[in-house]
Amino acid sequence: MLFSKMLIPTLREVPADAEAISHILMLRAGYVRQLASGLYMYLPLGWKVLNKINAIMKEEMDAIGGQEISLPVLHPAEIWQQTGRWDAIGDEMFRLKDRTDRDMCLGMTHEEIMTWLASREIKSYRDMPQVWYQIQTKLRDEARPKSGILRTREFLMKDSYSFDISDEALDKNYRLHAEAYHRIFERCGLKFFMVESDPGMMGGAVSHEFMAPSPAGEDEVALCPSCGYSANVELALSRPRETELAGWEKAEIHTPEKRTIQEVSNFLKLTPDFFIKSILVITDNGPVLALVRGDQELHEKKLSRVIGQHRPAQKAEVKEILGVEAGFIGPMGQTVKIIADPCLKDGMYVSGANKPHYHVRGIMAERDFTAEWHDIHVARSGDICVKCGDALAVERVIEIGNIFKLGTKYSSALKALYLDENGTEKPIIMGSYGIGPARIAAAAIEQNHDKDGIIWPKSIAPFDVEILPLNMKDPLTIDASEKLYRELKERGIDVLMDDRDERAGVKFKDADLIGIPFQVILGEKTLREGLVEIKNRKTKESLRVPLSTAIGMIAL
RNA sequence: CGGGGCGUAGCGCAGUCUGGCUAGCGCACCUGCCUUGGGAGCAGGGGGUCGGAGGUUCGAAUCCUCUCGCCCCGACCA
Repeated sequence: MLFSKMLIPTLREVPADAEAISHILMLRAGYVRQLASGLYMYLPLGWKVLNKINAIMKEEMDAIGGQEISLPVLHPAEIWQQTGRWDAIGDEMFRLKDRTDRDMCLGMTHEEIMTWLASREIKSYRDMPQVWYQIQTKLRDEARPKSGILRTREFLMKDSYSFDISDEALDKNYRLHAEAYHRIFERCGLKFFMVESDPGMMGGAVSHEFMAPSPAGEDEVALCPSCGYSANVELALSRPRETELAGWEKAEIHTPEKRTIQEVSNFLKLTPDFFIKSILVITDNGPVLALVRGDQELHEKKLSRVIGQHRPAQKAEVKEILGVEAGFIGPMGQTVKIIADPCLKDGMYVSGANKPHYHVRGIMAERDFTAEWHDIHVARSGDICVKCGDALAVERVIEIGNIFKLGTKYSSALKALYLDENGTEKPIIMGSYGIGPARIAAAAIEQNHDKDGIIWPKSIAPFDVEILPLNMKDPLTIDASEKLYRELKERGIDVLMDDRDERAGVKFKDADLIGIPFQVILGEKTLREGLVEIKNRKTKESLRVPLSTAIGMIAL
């Protein structure tokens, strides 16, 4: 491809709206343009990258027996109503009506439609296992699109679905997908981990996420370097580092006007880890008192998994329910349901005395209060791994893929049933598996760039090599570059030639920005010595070799 | 949805507080000359509903009201 003929609108300056590195570089290097919030167009270079990623995904999906199909983007409401997600999913679903006033929606995922298909076409245990996948557009009315193509309202997804007769068979498809996903992300040149995750609205019991470490990510994962434990912080188990054991006699202390942990901690000259933080929340089934250690944060999602939907209590509610104003509440003597973090099981603590302007020193679990024990604190770097006792690391990550064991949630609701060998009707056991190719591209840039631009992994670069004839008015340069271009193309190399009549500096800047892994530089002087220069975008090392040798070297 | 910021040429910005002549600058773009190993130089040129609507005023990019859009933080997130 000739640069002069291709739409590659590079930008010299950083667009004001972009903040994430991948976003800035994709705009500057002419890969994407934004249409509206969360809506992006892929220009020729961007689309080539996406297609390379898609090709890798297809190969690996086909390799585990996946069959590519294509489903509609526009869905009738009834199917979503049957699984309950028409109501369970709120504003995130784009909804519309057709001309006959029938409710429709735009697909944000395809469990319903895939299961509908399975309900018609899979009838016997002999028909399984099946794995169907597609690479197709999803639409979600995101509350807050952000970071360029990392979180958009319309995006491509590779989604696959497995249909099995038993949990063991599902396990196998789940494992095959996990392995395929490992290969896909490896081939795309990403650093990533697979972590335990919260199935959330997808239903099902088990799920894992594939996470690419990057400061631009929206999630955090806890990782144990020793035993390999890894989980999204939304459910990562950890033990905060232990504190000293205090040997107090239990006693009330006057703490006038000292309400927050910080205030009381300063007042008593005790570090926050000697305190119990008591947080009152309101659920549909009444109030719950959540306890974490004073130096810890309560994790809302972890608590939600234990007690369901809840909201923080208002000041008036605290007083009404616990009989004391906020700031002096504590677990002692309370009759409300208490959920406490396990790190409070041992040791002695200070907490509110349930009496205005008093705290109690020397509180012990079981002796002074009883609770249900659940890990509800936010895991942090340096916390102790519950599996092996080593220190955990917490890293910021981009979610690039996920896999779910769905079980029979969708097949039961949509009557996707089959007959087993005994002639008994049973719901199909399902799994669903997703990858966002745009996130792979963005993560690859986040992980591979320098001050000059993108450094693509070879496997997903838009071209294999870029030829830079530095002086387009020099006949020798033109001849040599055209020869090189032709011969590389003949050998099946995907090559971009910067044939623009631009100065050398412009071509160098653009080439580095665009990030094709190898540059072949044809300068007048070196060419007269019969040499061209092969430069590695990543290492910036270059090699001077005869033209004929260059062709052979690049062809490798 | 809550908080903050911003909309002036393709991109980056100044001008707005304190209203005033023909709305400016850099880059990009077009023409010519020149130049060709890291975003050159000179000369000439094109491009603007100042996000939109309404209002105040002799006069509005600038003041007032409403509205639309975009970004960031948070909530939310199959």
